[in-house]
Amino acid sequence: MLTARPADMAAYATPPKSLTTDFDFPVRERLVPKQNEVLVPGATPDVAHLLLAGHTCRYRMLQDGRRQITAILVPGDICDLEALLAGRSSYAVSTLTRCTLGEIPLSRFASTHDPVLAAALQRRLRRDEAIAREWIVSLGRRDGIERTAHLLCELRWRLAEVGQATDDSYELRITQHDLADALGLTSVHVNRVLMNLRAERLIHLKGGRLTIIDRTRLKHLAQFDPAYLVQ
Amino acid sequence: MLTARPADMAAYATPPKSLTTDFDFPVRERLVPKQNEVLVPGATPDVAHLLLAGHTCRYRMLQDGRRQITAILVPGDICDLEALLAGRSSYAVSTLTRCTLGEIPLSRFASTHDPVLAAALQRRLRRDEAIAREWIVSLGRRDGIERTAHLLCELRWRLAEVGQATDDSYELRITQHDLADALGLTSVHVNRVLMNLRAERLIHLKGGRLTIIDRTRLKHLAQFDPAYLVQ
DNA sequence: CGTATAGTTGACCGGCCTCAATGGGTGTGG
DNA sequence: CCACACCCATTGAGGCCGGTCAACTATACG
Repeated sequence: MLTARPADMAAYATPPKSLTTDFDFPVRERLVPKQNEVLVPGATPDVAHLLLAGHTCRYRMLQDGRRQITAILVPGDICDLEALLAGRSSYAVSTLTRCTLGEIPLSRFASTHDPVLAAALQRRLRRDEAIAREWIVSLGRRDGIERTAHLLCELRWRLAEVGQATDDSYELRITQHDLADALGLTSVHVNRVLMNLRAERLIHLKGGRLTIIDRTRLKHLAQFDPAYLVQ
Repeated sequence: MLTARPADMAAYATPPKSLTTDFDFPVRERLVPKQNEVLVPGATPDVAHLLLAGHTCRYRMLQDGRRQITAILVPGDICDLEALLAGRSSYAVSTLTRCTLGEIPLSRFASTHDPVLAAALQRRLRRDEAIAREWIVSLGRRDGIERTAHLLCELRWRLAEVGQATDDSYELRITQHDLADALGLTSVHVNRVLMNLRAERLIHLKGGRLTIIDRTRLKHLAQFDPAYLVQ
């Protein structure tokens, strides 16, 4: 788990000075602009990417241009966990905002049989899968409003764990177009949903910062239960 | 990986005599009727369930009765992998058809630090997640027909791996209602989609057996690429 | 052979998509 | 520091996919 770090608006502008993870390797920091490819599927990369600041996503493209984001990653997450464990990846990874990435050579994982490290990686894998299952529930059985509310609750919870959400407010610079590709909607409808959540005085979103006004009602609307996030 | 076993219609009526897995523990076989609970979320079970015959599913219920199936399991799969690895489960497991389950005491996993076993379990975990991600893509960006076609392709591929699909035909006794809960549709619409696929002469489905008439066109329709299933 | 469950079909409705235009905010260059 | 340009957010009108409700038929099982 990440050491809590005070959330500050400058986090996106300047790389964090120190970010301790459950496996603290020396990492080479790299600043990446928004909407930039980090990993292409099928490639065999030689470094894994630890997200230090900003938001990235895993996604898959269909032939006719349709895109589905399968995971949104927050600081502390390993972007290309599958590539790290299996040597290659079935999904692509891209930045959603300006990001600071920490590059970890894959050679550090290949040879070691450290049981503590293995357990930490397995825990991350299980957590990623638990989040994916909840996304399946959202996409299959929650309507646009509930689904969006659920994602906002999930992000608040995950960002709070790494000290990037104070109270019920966090930085969210993801475009509505990208949110749409995560929620299985169109950007037009995401906009209507967000306007709706604003009108209901459930959230406040402006200038790249989201504030949950009424957490109780938002959680109830989304039927959000953070149990799946707790390992 | 499972040793290939000739697919036979009797598999659902009589437990298979031998089914070798990548970890072959002696298991206690149990015959379970269809639509039966195997695992309830939050519980701390003392046995893991290896599916030997039939189909089970992982699912989650919403408060108002909506249900979303997050995984369909075929022979050779471990139904409650999360419970096995984490001690408790965030999802429920239920049978979709009559099933033969092999019960493995959790104590066999808790103490051992067998690296071969750990690698096998991690491979299963990665595969489950890869399938979940593809479901996210289907639910988010494929319409009803494409989504159904994709699931039928996925099941054919997975069943062929364990010798339960000869050519392009396999036993499928899952009800349209349950298929709907997996596909994020209603049973009425699943029926229309299946009628459509039949009318297009892509599949044949009768008496609990599905036959893919035109595999090339079905794969193309679903944009099915089995790469994600290959570990 | 009767009963229950599952599949099939029709009519109508609504959430979300498509197309299109306008407004607003942010970054950049002069 | 301002002006421009581009990207993003917002809003309206109309259409379609899939949902809802309801009835009927077929199949499985005792």
